[in-house]
Amino acid sequence: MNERTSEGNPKANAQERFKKFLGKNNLRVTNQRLAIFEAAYSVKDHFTAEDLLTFSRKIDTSVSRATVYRTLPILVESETVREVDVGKDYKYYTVNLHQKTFQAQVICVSCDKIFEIDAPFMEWYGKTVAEKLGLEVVSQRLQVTAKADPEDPACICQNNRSPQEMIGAGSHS
Amino acid sequence: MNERTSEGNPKANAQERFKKFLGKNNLRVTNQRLAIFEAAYSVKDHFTAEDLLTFSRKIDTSVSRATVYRTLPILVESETVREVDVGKDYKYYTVNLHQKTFQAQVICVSCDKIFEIDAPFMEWYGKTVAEKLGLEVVSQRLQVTAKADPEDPACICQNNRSPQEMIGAGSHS
DNA sequence: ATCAATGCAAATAATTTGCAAAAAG
DNA sequence: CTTTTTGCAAATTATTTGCATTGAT
Repeated sequence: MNERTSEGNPKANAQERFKKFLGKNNLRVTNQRLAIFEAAYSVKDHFTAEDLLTFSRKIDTSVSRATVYRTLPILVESETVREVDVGKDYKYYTVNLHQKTFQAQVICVSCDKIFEIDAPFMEWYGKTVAEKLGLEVVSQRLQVTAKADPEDPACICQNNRSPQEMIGAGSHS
Repeated sequence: MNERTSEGNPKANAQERFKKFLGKNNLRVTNQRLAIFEAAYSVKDHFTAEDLLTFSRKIDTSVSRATVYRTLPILVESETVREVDVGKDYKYYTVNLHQKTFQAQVICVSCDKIFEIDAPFMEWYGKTVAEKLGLEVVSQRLQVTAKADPEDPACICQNNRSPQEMIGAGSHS
């Protein structure tokens, strides 16, 4: 699966999607937009608009807060970044690696991290409910706010394991 | 349906819970707080802080916006009102009739209404996921954003049926 | 050249807060 | 009387916007 083209390279792939989106919508490829894209893809985790501003400026000092805010919707619409609203008064974002499976968020109030987990069943569930109401799903989110048991050293806040690994993805009965 | 005790009377029941909570926390029973409680329970549906201000003022003209905002957390903590954050830049609230079952929200972007539906399975699902991560659930939400098929007159936006009725609650195989 | 995109600073809008006056216990 | 609560107006904070200038095509 390793090709010399962007196939199999999530970031290059996303960048292509981003540029294609810009072209298709008569939006211009500017240094700032590229820097912001680059910055987003340099973050491993979830980030805020303010984070993105900081990281973007390390790549291109001219990037302004306004441009970050104006670029974020473009990143979201081009499906290179996903918006993750956990109910705080600011939004989180994370790169979109184009998984097929529906993602749920587990927000740990103890360590303040957000874990993304595959929840394909949820997608089916939401769709079923919507259909019964005669509606069509636009988007859905399952959000679990949780806290660490301070006595439990095996919790995901302490160990450095991936959520997928701990949950045993794919092994739904 | 008119009982003289609070048994079976959700509103009286909630008011008792509210007052008990105030007492327990050395908070005073003021006219404004009672008016705000009363206003919340006069709304059938979801309401915003601003809505609540408007309704409260019909009961007690002296209620101020600040007091509404200061009272809302008390209503939430006393479990007489539930906070429903659908990702807009303001929050919704709804009276808490103390259902045992976990509630999911279906937000219709076409008619701009929020439907609450029983989703007991979801509660189990979230708990299971959290446990596998070594965490303890604090709260969870399943949110389905949906739109009406404009051709479909049978959708819940058009007919006046209850979500529960349309979904056929309880009939999970 | 043309028109979109930028940075800046000011505007928004929901919610929060400081403070002196009013009310509850 | 003592302490909490109130209304008011000003503060806060994430995000948005107007505008003159810069930059992509």
